[in-house]
Amino acid sequence: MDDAAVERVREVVRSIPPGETSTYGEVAARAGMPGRARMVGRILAEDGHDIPWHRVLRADGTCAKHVAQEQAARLRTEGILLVDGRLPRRP
DNA sequence: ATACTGACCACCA
DNA sequence: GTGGTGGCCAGTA
Repeated sequence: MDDAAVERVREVVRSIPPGETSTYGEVAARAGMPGRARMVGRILAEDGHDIPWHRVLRADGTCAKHVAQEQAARLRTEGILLVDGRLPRRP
């Protein structure tokens, strides 16, 4: 895969402000690869770096299964409260 | 090369 | 609300 693309994805994730969230598809689009949401997921999985990966949720507002607990905890730290395992509606 | 899998998504029934 | 289908791309066997 393209390292530059990976860097762009990391940059996009880093640019998500505290207290805000985004989605895999959104990150992919902002990184210049619309429709590559899966790639974003794989990158975050591989990363484990100093990027706020916990601010990235699924399109339906739920957390990825493997990290749901950790993610919910981190989000709670930033003032984001998940209701029944999902992010409340945001118009 | 094929086949399966996965931090995904949109669409339709 | 749920569940199936097709598309997506990269890694692994």
